[in-house]
This record gives sequence, C-alpha cells and structure tokens, in this order.
Amino acid sequence: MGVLSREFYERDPEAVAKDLLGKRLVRRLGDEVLEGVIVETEAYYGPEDPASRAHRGLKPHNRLMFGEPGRLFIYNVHNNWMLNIVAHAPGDVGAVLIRALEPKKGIETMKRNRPVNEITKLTSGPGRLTKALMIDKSLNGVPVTSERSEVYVLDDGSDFEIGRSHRIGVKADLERELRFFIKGNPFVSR
DNA sequence: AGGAAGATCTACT
DNA sequence: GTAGATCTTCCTA
Repeated sequence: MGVLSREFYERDPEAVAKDLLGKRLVRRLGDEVLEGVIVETEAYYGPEDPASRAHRGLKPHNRLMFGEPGRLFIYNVHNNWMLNIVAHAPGDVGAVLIRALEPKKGIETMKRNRPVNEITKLTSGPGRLTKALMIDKSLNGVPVTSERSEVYVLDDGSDFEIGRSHRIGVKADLERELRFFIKGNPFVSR
C-alpha cells in the first residue's frame, strides 16, 4: 500500500496503463475523500502516435506530455474533461488516460455531482468520472505522487484478468491494442 | 474573429 | 445504432 511514486510512471505508457488497473484513484476535497478503483485505461504516445495529443509535436497545450511523469494532464473533448497521468520513460513522451472507475468512497457526493439511476453509469467513462470527481482543467499539471495532492493514486493488489482492445473513439489508431480493462468488471465503459 | 475538430455523452428510434 | 448537444482549443486569416 501507499502512494505510487514517480518511478512507477517513469516507464513505457503501455506498462503503466496495465499496472494502473486495480489501483485506487483518490480525489481529495478538503475533508472529504472520493475514491475509486481504476478499471479501464488507455496508453498514448508521442508524435509517432496519430491519436495522441502530442501527434503534432510539442505545443503549449500538450507540453505536459513531454514533461515530468506522474503529473495530471487534463484537456477537453466535446465538453468533457479527460483525466490523464503523464507516463513515459526518461526523455520520451506519453500519458495514460483513465477511462473508468469502480466507485468506493464518497459515492453520495459523486451522485450529487452527476445524478444517475444506475451506479454503474456513475464513473464508467472518461467524461463521466471527471464530472463525478469534480476534476477539471484547474488540476492540470498537479503531481499525483503525494498524499498532499488533490489527486493521487494508492497501490493496491487483487487478482483479476486484464482484457485488451483497440482504443475507443480515436480517429486513427495504431496497430497495437492500447486499451486495457479489468475483465468482467461492470464499471468498464463498454 | 471565425471555423472546425474532438481520446464524449445522452436520448431516442 | 445514430444524431445532436455542447464548449474548449487550435488553426488560419
């Protein structure tokens, strides 16, 4: 147990995306804690990846992907905030998109942020979970490697099978399958 | 200043 | 399964 350190994120995005499955994402809101198990992720690379925000090279809006691993990288798509953690080997470029959570703590607050009938719809999608956890661009660049942060990730271990597929919603994908999820988990987005 | 795209979501058929 | 909503950011002029 404990907070995942920078070294965890200083590896190939695919390895980080796989290893983030089953870990606990914590959103601290003053006294309150919202928490969920990461059940679905996607890996994104640098300029060589046509679906990546870094595809067209270093720009002001994507500079975090080129920077220190273990920081949040947040951007907007269709009026939804996407939560990524910068992850890559030293000198490389990349990030991991958190696509779905299984809610564990602060579920009432999450429901207030994002009213739903079925609990499985609360955080099962990249735009859904940021709304439920009150995450927006104001957290861009925040390190996730300290418990003092407003967002961090706790180590956790349990047994599950990892499923794999192509990334969702991207216009031009790589040949490699870079989406990972916990098989059979009802909170996976699809 | 304006247009278009986008790692989405919801509602409806 | 498909259409439309919605808004941030980028790109061009």
